[in-house]
Amino acid sequence: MNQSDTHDRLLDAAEHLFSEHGIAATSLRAITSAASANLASVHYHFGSKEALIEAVFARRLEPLNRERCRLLDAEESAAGDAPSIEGIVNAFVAPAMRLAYEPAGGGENFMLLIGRLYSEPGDLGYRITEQFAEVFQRFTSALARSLPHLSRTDLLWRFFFMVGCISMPLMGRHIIPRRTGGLCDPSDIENNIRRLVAFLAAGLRAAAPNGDPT
Amino acid sequence: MNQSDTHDRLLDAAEHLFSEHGIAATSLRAITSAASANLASVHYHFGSKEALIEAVFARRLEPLNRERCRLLDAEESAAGDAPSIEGIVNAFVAPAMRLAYEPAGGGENFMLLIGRLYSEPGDLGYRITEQFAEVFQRFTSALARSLPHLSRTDLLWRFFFMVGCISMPLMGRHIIPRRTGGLCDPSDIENNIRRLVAFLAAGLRAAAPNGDPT
DNA sequence: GGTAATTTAAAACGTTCGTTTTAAACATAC
DNA sequence: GTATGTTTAAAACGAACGTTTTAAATTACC
Repeated sequence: MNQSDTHDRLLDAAEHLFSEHGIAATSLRAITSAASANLASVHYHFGSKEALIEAVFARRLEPLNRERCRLLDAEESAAGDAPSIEGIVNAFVAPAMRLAYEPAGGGENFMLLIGRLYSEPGDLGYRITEQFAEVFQRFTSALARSLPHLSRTDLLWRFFFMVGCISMPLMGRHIIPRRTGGLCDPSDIENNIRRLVAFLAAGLRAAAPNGDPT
Repeated sequence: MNQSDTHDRLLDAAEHLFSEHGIAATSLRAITSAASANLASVHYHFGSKEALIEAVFARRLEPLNRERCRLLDAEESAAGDAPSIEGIVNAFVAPAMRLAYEPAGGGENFMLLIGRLYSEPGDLGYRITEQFAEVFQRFTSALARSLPHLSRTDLLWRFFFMVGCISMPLMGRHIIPRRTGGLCDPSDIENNIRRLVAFLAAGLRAAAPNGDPT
């Protein structure tokens, strides 16, 4: 009847501990202890550790990708089906950056966690990234329409480069300020979005490399 | 007296299993079993699992960063202290890409592993990435000389963006071909180097974002 | 051949893990 | 107030973990 206080506290604690120590290295005992809950509550609410992990991701991924599509919709309808590269890139980049650092977002640890997905054992990583398929489809299509000089292969690679770029301000939360003496501040969200958009738009617009022509 | 056949086989097996299943999820028993060695041999040769992990990274990181600096040296002396952006980017990107996919390099699994570093518990990640400090210093300096229109903060961010870009063809070994129906082939090294250089050089050269001026 | 370094074998150490079970306590809704 | 869903408590399960020890066997070097 309660809408499960413990349920959410378990998700929060798991998200935090996963991002801090990695998924495989975080025990259920550490999670339930941090959540001030009983060890058995994990199996009561989720059934297993794996189900808890998937729930941690599902809670944030769906709103994030919905916001990305919403911004892309706005960009496309405002520009009459020919949105600017900057608009597309912003629609992709901004929601992730804001989720990671917006104080009220609650996702401070989540985007760190996304990067760790690729490092976890089993098919778990791939299974979860499947929620990404629709966003992948929509944004690569939008970019293809605005970058007709690129072969499909070149365009897809540049999309992946964009994904890689975003991971730095997201995952470098601890390491980047330390390595730059504080010059680079990953929590300076809006400026970093501008930096990403400027960098990525220029890279996307570059002439096709002289590799294999289409 | 033997130059330790087992020693190297342990490193190979650890590198392979770490990149496949993650570091924390790989047990010493799995490593010694894959290396056809005894469980106690890890402690004989390395002393502990952590020491083995550090040895796995040290074996590949030093030659990789040496090669990067060598290429940057060549680029700088050939261009008379004013190397092209493309030359600098290539010196940074190419050795990592070649190490990851050159058949004789032996590092097929290693670059995957680098990305996982950030996901492992404890200070291990940060401790190992300190071997990166000299490369960081040399390449940011070279870029700063060739991109005087950028503030130090903007330049450092773009360097990090570059690091993030490289991670995609390196870490996406399994996921990228699957998501693109084989269109994008991470093992197509030299073409991907050209793709990265074209994309990154354009991004690096972009006008400074209108955030906080220097 | 003798010496030292390497490798194997097997067993055990204490610890932690995910999971399960059983029981009682608590809250909320009808 | 009874039923339903939630949470706690405590204990135990078998399994796997990193590590250590001891002893024997093997290999290479001088």
